[in-house]
Amino acid sequence: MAKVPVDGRPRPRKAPRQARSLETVKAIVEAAARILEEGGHAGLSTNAVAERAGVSIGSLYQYFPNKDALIGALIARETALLIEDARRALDEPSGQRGIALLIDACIAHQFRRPELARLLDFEEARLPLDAGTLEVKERFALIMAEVLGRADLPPQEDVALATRDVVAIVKGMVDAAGLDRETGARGLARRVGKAVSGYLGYRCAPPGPLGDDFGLPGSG
Amino acid sequence: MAKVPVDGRPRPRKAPRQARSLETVKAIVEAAARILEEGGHAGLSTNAVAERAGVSIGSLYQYFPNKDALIGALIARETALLIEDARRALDEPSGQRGIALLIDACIAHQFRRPELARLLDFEEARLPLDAGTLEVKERFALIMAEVLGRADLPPQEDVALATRDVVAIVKGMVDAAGLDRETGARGLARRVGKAVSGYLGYRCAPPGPLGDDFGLPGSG
Amino acid sequence: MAKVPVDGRPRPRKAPRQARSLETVKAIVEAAARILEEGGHAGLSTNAVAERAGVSIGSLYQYFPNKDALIGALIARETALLIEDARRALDEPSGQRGIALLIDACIAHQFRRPELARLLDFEEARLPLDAGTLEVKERFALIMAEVLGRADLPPQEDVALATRDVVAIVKGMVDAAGLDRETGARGLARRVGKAVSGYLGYRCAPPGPLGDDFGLPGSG
Amino acid sequence: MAKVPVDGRPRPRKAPRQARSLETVKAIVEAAARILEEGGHAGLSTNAVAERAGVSIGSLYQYFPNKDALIGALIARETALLIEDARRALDEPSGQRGIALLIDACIAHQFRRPELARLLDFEEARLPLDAGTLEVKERFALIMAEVLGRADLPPQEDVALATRDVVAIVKGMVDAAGLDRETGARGLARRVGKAVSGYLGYRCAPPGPLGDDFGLPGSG
DNA sequence: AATGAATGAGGTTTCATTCAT
DNA sequence: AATGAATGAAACCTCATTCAT
Repeated sequence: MAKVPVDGRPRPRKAPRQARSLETVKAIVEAAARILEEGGHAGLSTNAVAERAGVSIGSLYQYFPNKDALIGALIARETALLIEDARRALDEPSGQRGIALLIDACIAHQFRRPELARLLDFEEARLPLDAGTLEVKERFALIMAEVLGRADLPPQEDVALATRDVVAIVKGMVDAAGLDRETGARGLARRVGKAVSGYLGYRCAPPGPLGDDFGLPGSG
Repeated sequence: MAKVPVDGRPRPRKAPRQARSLETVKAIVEAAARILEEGGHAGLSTNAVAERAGVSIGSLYQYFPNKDALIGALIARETALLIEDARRALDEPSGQRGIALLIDACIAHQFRRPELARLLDFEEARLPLDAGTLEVKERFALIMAEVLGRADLPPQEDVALATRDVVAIVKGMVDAAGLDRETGARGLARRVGKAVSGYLGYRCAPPGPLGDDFGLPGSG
Repeated sequence: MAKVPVDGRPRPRKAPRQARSLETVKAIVEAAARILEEGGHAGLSTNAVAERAGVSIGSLYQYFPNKDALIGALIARETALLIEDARRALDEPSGQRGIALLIDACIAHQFRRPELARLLDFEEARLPLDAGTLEVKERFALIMAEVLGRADLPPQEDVALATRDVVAIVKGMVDAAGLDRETGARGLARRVGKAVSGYLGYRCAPPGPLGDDFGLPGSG
Repeated sequence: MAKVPVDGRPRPRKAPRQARSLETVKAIVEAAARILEEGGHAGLSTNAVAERAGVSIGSLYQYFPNKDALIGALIARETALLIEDARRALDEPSGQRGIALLIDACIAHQFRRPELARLLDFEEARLPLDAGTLEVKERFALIMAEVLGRADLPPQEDVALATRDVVAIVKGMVDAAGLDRETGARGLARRVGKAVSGYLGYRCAPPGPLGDDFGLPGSG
């Protein structure tokens, strides 16, 4: 009966041991996602989440020490998919195509569940920068920095700064597209590519990395 | 707690006719700004605003029908300055220099009161898109669209889309800079310029429109 | 609009300015007393107190930052009466009669509202020793110490220790009497006097200071 | 949360017949003691006790019908030691030395685990006077009454009353000493002796029954 | 016998808003 | 016009207890 350390971090306070627990946790996180998508921040109360998940409020607090921890778990769940996609850029020797893959990953991330992604951006900015989220951001930044160092890309003065800027460009454009309910991933990818390549100082290939809309990871 | 129905226009319920009233309104709005800067969203309660403004909570509700209207007024106040700056781009016949002026205006807007600008972005996205804010956005978009049509810029397929993209690029990068507490307006302007010119399809003049940091409007 | 410092101490968070407020505060504190008397610790919820006081829960929290502050205020109110009575011992030049007066004050304190006094003893011990209560205890100890120094009493090695012991004897016996619903103040005073005088090392006058039951302050 | 009706005898719902069960019960009770000592009343939740005892919450409820029964068992366990010590006073023909032994027993009881003893006093007063605890109190009172009847002590008008008073004196002083973290059993015993002998009407032997600190039962 | 996931009543507290003065 | 005391819905969260496994 090792006591799970509850250190205020938004991590599950109790590691679910049984299959039932795991389902409960998943149901809670998904319920939070749905409520956020349908009702925005205003509707996201812990009671509403529990009810929507079909569990008691007590169960929610058995797995999440507080509301922020729940939101943190949701952010982690969503971002994990982004990271998984982004990782492919590391297998790509070309810097330009690596950038394109990263952009595609971000777009796929945003288009998977646009409203959710948009609202979670807010929560991410509002939440105390917890270890888990920071780590994820760091991992994405590391991937980006690695790609920016490829030989076919113009060398950047300050790689960390360039990383932040490129992430900001992509996120800014993709979020705006999400807000406007834009649905064409391909066109968006091309436009983001123009801005990023302009920033980095190279001419990007006009039609995008693969030339069709199906190359976007997660767009199926 | 009967919620007053917000009819879509959360504007001051009473146009302040007298000088004293005007001062009160200004005091309230500025108090909200200060509280937001110092305590973040969490600290921004109507009672706190009234106290900080040196008026009673009753007086606050005499001028603003509800909290959102107050926040709306603050957003409007801040954005008015941005618009004012942005307008100068219209007097500039060169499209490239017009773009540079718009970028400068956004950066100046963000750097005037960085924390406030950053937090108001949140409120803007959260608030029901009220008439006032929409109008302001529209005005900025109109200016941008006008500038994008200048002869020295590559013609854009969809001007509205380009406008949204450019705004998103600028806002995304500037916000990220604000989050990282970056303070050098000149360097930021140059980097944003690279991304925007890349997006629009032209080579920007390397050192920026004026060549020194003092050309930024509002930076004095 | 000077901001009342809310420092976590169990003090009213807002000094009542109007007559109405004062009544509200008094009603809340008295409601807490009644609930404690009738239902014990278990019944003492803030909602119950507010309802019993005939005010909203919001009003309760306008004057008390939290539940403990409310309990603290009740303790302070009750103890103030004790101190007032105890002060009379200072006007009494004889140490033995001074002790008798102090004992009488304690008994009167306990008998005024026996159940309340008994339960507040618990709360006092449970509460974080706040400044207000400590001060009151200190004042009582000072009075006791002063009286213990009178010339007609045997000199005590350690006055602070003797003070604590005498207070403990009196409180212990009086509380036990309260628990057993003893009602005769006179007999109790005589028995406590025997223990205290034995502790201090003198023979007490058999019939008590005044010889009848009406001499007890607050027993009317 | 259907509350199990407490029929006045919150005793273990199941008498542990096997050695293993007995150990479990002991572990649970000791866990409660430790938690009380370390975290006070606030930390004493049934889940915490079960975890600390290394058993499941379900097992806890197999042996104790509710929380109060568990606390009752802890009180009984602690008080049993006191009674055992106190019994020695019966073997002592001298009333004065008997009283001294009883005082020593109380002090030893308090000093064994001071914080626990102090906190259990609270629980004892809060709990519905259950059969078990009442019985213990009664047994102690019987011993005290028996000793008070010895020939070398002044005859008491009302032995029951004197018993309650003496217990109250001892308990009051010893608790206060515990609160102040006093550690010298010998000095305390002497001071309590003065108060008790004063109350009962005899001069106590100055240095205490045995003249050294090691004579206190249970102080080893 | 034991487990531990689940329950849910009820606790404390906040804060946008109203309205008597 | 202004005040500020009062309101109360609703938020977050705890913990004693149950019961399917």
